[in-house]
Amino acid sequence: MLESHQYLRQFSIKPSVQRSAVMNFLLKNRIHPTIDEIYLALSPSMPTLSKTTVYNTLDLFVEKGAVRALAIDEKNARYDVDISAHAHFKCRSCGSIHDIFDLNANMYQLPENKSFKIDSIEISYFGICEHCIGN
Amino acid sequence: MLESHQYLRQFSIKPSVQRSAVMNFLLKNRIHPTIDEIYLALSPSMPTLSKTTVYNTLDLFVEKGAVRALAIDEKNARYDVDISAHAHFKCRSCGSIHDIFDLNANMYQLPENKSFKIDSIEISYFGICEHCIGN
DNA sequence: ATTATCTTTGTAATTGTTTCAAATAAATAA
DNA sequence: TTATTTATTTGAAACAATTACAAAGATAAT
Repeated sequence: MLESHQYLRQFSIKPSVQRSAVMNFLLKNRIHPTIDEIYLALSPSMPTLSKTTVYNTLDLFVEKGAVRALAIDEKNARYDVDISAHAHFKCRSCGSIHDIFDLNANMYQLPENKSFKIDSIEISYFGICEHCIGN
Repeated sequence: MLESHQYLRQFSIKPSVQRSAVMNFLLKNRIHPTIDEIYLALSPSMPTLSKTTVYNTLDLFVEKGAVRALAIDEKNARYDVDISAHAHFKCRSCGSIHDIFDLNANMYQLPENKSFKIDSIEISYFGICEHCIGN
């Protein structure tokens, strides 16, 4: 929990109890969680926590560059504390999202383009995960 | 409209009036439209058209492989009749989505992976478009 | 012509997200 | 410290996208 405190400061985010709890969850659970997953996980130990706070908190984290919002899931926003350049895999069957590999300089290189000022890239793979193949 | 008819058959989709109209719109308007955009565009000339039908129709098109659903926009599902391997760009400011370039064999190659059975890839770039820079 | 099947429609329910104003907590000034 | 300002959290309500579902309509098969 103290770690999250420190971690937040690195991104100039004032650490409140709620923010530290959310960041702590993200750091310890690398599952690209939805807002709901975060809320449900923290709610038992923080009964007064509001879902709006979780929304606010993640908006702030994204704005400060501490967390990356993923578009890979059409249903819910997904959040990733790992801000390094890497691709994701989403299972069509169970919906789980996994880190799949680091992007090499080739892929990660943002192309020059006269019509668009490009500032980021998201690479997503889709298919069926090991666990779901076994069923 | 006859073209759409033919086009649908290529994907073994039985062409109804509604399906042909939707496909025709997609073929003539390469804007990666949302359900709502399609509905609003067709509604004037097809007053009885229901939004549920547009949802059903696009689900069917995707299932039959005639259309690709894009995850690039967190708010709404986006649909693309161009099923060739190409990347997209989304403007953070106006939300418009554009084809940006064809994927070369390098990028499009689906990697072998022991944990996941990968069947598709989506590459998305984000930034600001020409038009929005000018404002 | 009758029956069965497929497709469309409209309404209602559900889900994810946003808005907003009041309540609480933290920071600053007197 | 106490008072005052500022930031954060909260819960309720509004909103938007999507899904569920049953009835109506169209198409195909007998």
